[in-house]
Amino acid sequence: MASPPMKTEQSFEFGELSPQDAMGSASESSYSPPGAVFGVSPPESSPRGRNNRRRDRPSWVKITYTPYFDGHLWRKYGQKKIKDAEYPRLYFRCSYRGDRQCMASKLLQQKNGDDPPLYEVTYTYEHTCGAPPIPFPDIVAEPPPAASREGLVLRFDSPAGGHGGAAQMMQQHQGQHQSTCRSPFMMLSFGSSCQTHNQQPAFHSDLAEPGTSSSIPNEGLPAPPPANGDGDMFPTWDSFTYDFDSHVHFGDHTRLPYNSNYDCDDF
DNA sequence: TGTATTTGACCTGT
DNA sequence: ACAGGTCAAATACA
Repeated sequence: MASPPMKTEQSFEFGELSPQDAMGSASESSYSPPGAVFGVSPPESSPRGRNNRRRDRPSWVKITYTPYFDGHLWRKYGQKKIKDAEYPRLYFRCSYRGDRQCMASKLLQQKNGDDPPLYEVTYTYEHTCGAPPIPFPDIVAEPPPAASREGLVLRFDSPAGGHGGAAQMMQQHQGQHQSTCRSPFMMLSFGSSCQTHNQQPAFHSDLAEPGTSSSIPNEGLPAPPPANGDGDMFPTWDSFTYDFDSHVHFGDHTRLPYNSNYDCDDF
């Protein structure tokens, strides 16, 4: 296909992005870590100016088995084979980019061929579209309490969390410490024995009282994502890597690594 | 017919 | 110069 002369302006028109926008509004995002934009100043020059160099864009990395379900609507706009990468890289941008000037984008890089495959998702820019996140619980595999015989605990956390959401918490604790006290509204425990084929998972539903996590009713848990050929069925482990100097690793969404000090002062 | 995805070309940054 | 990121026409799909 003969491409017409390329447009003269690629669309990084975030010159008016305020620090607040860049930091993300806690009410607008359920997953985006505000801390991801530490040290990023609002661009002041033209979209093509040096302040908009790719390396200066706020970005953070998430390792996940479910890269397609993060609560926002994305439109794929590109795919590219990356040198020395076994799998192509997929490029997405916020579906509201056009009508709401939301600059959020993400790129997907499959890391391995496991079942399910593990993905590295690099998010760039906070959502400024204001679109309410699609309710979807954080499903996190946790090591069991030391005293427990359970082999694995899956936490189905409410995105709203009853604390005002993950982003808000991140903002509250940014630069200090993270609260890890979001209460899961459902947990699955799996035994550690090998007799899994006969074993029913134990349901521990501590569904929140009305008005807290009620956006996701008990039986209203989102159906498992369709088997889309990517083996993208269940998330089992997440982590964020913040692109801030020496890549600080946080736990999934708002959670600290397991060996972190827990702090419940949000209650 | 409208919208989303695919894909090759072009642009940008290193 | 090269690799990665983005655009937009072509194509697929609902």
